[in-house]
Amino acid sequence: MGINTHLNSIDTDGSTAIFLSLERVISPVDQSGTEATMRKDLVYVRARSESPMISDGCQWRKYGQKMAKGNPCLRAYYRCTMAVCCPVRKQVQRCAEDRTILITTYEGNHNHLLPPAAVATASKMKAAATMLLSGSMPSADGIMNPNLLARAMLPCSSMATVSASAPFPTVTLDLTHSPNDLQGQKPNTQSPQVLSGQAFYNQSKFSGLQLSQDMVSSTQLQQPQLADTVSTATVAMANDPNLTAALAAALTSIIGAAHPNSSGNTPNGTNSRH
DNA sequence: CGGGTTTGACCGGCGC
DNA sequence: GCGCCGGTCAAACCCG
Repeated sequence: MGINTHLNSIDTDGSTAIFLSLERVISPVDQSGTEATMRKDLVYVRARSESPMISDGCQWRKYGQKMAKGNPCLRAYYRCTMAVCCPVRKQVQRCAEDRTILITTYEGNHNHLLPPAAVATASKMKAAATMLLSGSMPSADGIMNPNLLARAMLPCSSMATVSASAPFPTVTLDLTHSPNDLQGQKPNTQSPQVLSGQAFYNQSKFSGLQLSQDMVSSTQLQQPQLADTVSTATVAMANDPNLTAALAAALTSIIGAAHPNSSGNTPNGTNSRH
């Protein structure tokens, strides 16, 4: 059992498209209270990038690579090295059909503070997911202007568009022109992502739970607009607060246990061991 | 010299 | 039970 949703964004320099597909995998025995060891948070990020690995602000150490069956491209395995006992791992593999697409799979929750850049990346994903879950995907006619909502919900991005194109609804974040651009041209060493991340950094002061509730409430507020959303699956997901909360919690896992103590009651509790 | 990468071996899960 | 496959380990190697 599990949930998943998909997002799409144009990354910082406008040359990298990021598609976020988030899935929470919950084994049947989770309900018995052993979820700390049984539940897996998986976050799939598809990024169109020529670099070997998308930069998410975290530090990773490669510990292996494999040739996966059915894909001529090597799959690389990375561990988070920002904390000694950080359980987060990620797999990086290029898409077999389009090798410019980088498929990154994150697993687990960070049990340490994340740098602003990492928080920024996660925040943008979260914001996009909020938009997606809010049911703002347009119908063919468009009950409301989804882009308007998108901009309202993503004040840090100058442009956000919502698409219901097949195979799944997507949220497109054009982060090319961050409001922080007012600060002038950015040096090569600092991407717009980092700058917007600083704007988001205060958000990391929220616990994961608070973030989750944030998403749930915003989702519920928007639900009357869902009547003829093109994706019935998405509607079902958005209509289910539990699923939404699960998704929100999974998303916040990207943000990480930026505050492990305050998020000690995070749904998965994977950081309870350390 | 320390930290990261490479690469072959090993292990466990799963399907037949 | 056996083989396949994905994931991980660890020694060797590389690099700053």
